[in-house]
Amino acid sequence: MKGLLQIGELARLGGVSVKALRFYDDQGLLRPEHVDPHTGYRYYTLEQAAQLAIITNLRFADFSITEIAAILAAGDVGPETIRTAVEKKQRDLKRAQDEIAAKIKIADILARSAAETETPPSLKLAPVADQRVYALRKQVTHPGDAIKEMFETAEACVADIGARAPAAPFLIFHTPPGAQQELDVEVCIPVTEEAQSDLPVTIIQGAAIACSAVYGGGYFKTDRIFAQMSDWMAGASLEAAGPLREIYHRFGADQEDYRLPSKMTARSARDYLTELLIPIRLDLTSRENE
Amino acid sequence: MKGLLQIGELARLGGVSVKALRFYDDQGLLRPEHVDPHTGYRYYTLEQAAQLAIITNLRFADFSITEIAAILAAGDVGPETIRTAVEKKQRDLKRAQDEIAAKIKIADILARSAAETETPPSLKLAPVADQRVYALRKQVTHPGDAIKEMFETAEACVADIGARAPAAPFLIFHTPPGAQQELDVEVCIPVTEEAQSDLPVTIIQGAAIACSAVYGGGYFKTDRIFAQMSDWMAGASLEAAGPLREIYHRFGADQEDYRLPSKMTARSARDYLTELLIPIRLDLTSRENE
DNA sequence: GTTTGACTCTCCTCTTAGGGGAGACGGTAC
DNA sequence: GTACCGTCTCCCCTAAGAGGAGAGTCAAAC
Repeated sequence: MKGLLQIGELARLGGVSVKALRFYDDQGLLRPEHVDPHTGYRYYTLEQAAQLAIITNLRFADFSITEIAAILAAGDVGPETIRTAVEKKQRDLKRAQDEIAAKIKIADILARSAAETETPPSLKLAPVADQRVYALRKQVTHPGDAIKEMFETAEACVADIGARAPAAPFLIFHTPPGAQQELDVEVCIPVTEEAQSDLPVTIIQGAAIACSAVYGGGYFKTDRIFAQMSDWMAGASLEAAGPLREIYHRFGADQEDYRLPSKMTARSARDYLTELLIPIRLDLTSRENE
Repeated sequence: MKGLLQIGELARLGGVSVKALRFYDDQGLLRPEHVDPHTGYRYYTLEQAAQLAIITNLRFADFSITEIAAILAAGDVGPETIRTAVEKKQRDLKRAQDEIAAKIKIADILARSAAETETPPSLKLAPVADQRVYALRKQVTHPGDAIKEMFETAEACVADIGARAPAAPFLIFHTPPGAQQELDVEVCIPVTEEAQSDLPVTIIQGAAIACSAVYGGGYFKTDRIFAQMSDWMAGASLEAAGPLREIYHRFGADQEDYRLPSKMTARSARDYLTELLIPIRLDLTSRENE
């Protein structure tokens, strides 16, 4: 046992903890050259200190233990292997960085919103996924009836081929509501993946971030809620990045015949459950305006 | 139970999983308004959907569950509370971003190094902490003897007041080694925190990142190892950000009398354990030169 | 020879924010 | 009656060790 290192010595040398070395032994990542069969003491060689350096380098660049084990287990660690692995990891890291940047922007919005309004708004900030729907778009003058009719038509059409996906139907206002002339609206019924051959399927683009509010009761509230949301967005100096959406989580019992999960239909307007959603533009909202 | 929401409905509405809602209940973060004593079913109100929005907003900005609980438990959630918390979180996030940037740079170095050299070098890349030492600096012409004498003097001086910290002593080369004229060297003996009143204490600045190599055997190898490290750094287009350090993890038995842990002394030069360390400048090593 | 102090061993629990699944009920629709 | 979906509780799992308990080992000091 001339030049062998005890675990604590190797730990100091390599700048890792003793616990970590025992863990690496456990995981097969760095087995000590010699283990005293009587005492269980681990003894390492200098080459293993070099091996440990490789491990800590990769750990430092955020490789997981299993990834490192996979790289090292490949026997001869060619530079190609390492380089491709490292480059992939670098891309992952950059993505993580972007995600943090998004979080910072969210925090920015929250801070500004808190500074602005007295009561914290019950608005939800969240990304919105793309959605596969059957869409029907039209200019309407008498919203209430026309839209109801469009929904009935569309639901019937989707129900006919049994392609209804279990998500809430929604309405896109291509014209901002409140304008008293005719409205450009689009009725969207979520459909399953298999539907695309039998039906014209539209993909509604999601958003990196959107704000939304859920409210109960009749649809007459829409305008008021929308006004509140607009105020709030202006206060937080946010811009819409797309048209308003109205999502019908629980709606009129008059559409009960279309095989919808019972959770989606309500007995009376009091039980309606509606969500208003506005995509938000993120790029401009950094911190240069502070 | 008119407008109450079942757990799955609230989950869809809030864009979270049922598991998460049960977990929030468990943690006291969002208790359902009503729990059926017979079935255990949870029922939520619309105000709780709003509360959930606050929670998901904070979660999205990377607040932990306990942090959110602390904020919400404060009773009236004033905008001040939220704003300061969010701003602190934002600083944390920026720090996390910087850390990832450092990792990306490390990965960059690893990739370039792998591309350059055939065998991956057993060099360790790691940050170096600041260190509190008793230092002795001098120009020397006969390195071997003079340095040994300096170490003996310094160790004796530190040992006298019992301020020796359990870390390896090291030598800083203010003149690069290999230059044959006189060397400007600084002998550093780590001291404990309490030492500062009795001894002139120097703080040796660490580095955000340094590369180092550990080798065994006599000191005559220093020049060769240093040359290898320099080559490697040139190959990875890295620059030194400070003077070379030679760290004596296990060294001559002739200094045995200074109450050092036995791990630090060796019987013969064969057992010496030395580390060569060069701080690295990071700023220039981005990816614009690819 | 003994004692002390430093070092090491194994084994256990703990960390985050839920995910996955098992087995058992509840509620509604056919 | 039965099929299906939603919900319940309970248990185990994650990554990379950290922290600690209790016991054995090693070298030096008395």
